[in-house]
Amino acid sequence: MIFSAKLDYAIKALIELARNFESRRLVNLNEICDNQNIPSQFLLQIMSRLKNGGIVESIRGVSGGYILTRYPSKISLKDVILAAEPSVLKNTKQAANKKSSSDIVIENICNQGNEKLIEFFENISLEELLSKTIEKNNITYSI
Amino acid sequence: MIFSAKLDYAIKALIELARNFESRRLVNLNEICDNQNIPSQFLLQIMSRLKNGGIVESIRGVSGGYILTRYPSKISLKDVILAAEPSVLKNTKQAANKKSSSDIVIENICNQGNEKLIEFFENISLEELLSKTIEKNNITYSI
DNA sequence: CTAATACCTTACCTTCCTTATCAGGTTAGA
DNA sequence: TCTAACCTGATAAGGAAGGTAAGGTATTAG
Repeated sequence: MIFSAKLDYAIKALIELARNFESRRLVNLNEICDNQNIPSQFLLQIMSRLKNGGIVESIRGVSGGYILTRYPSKISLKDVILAAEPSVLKNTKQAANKKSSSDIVIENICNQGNEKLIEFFENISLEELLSKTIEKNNITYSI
Repeated sequence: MIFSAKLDYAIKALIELARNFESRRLVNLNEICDNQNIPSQFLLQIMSRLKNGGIVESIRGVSGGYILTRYPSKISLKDVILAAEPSVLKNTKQAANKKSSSDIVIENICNQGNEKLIEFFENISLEELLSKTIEKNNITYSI
């Protein structure tokens, strides 16, 4: 299991927003892209999904930007995945219109696997991710 | 999470072999493909992986075929996945040669997610899958 | 020893998804 | 009214997944 670029970028962008949430500062797209090394036009599309998913709010115009809609502790990785790339956690397969018994068994396994992942991602918050990046930075710079 | 066709076919083929394991009967490719509706040339490649992974044994020549190398109860879904499509359970990403702190945090999350999946798949045996398909068949035919 | 059967291997093709990029549009502050 | 910044839809380019083809090797029947 590897996160797609889309999901990877979404998480990085949200870490940036989480970092600036305490001061309620709007962060604009280019700032995020510069800090996290993300192609801006691509992130734009991703931010649109995060907005539709109710995770970020966007303000247009000069001095506009993005901000989280709620505390980083209230945003789980599950929320992020469902907004940015719902297919990761869904079993959207409906191969034949006539499912065999093995089709059904396999489908059930997939669903159970998804449940495990959802459960796992549900318990990871943006706050936690942010605090871990800060730790990592400290370690890096304190050599 | 959806299993790829490769993995789907691998599991179906192994269910067929599990069904015939008690009688130690060799099952040939076309029989599997007919029963499970799988393109034969494609399954051939998959069987080759399963063979290299030590899950099946192949016998060439007239009246040849495939057979499991051990009891269906001793083959886990994790074994199957590692043989047929190892990438599913591995975090092979090594994007930049210079990883940022968020790269590392995300990588760790992926690894932990993989652990959860491995743990889950490790506890599902071919025997279990076979018994469930039989149950399903019974339900289907007993209407 | 020859023919038939069935597995083996590599290479190739085609289609679709992901990852972008582009262009034109809308909103809002100075 | 000009400019910064978000919005939206269309359009490439690349690679991976699913599937096909062709030639090869091993085993057994006769």
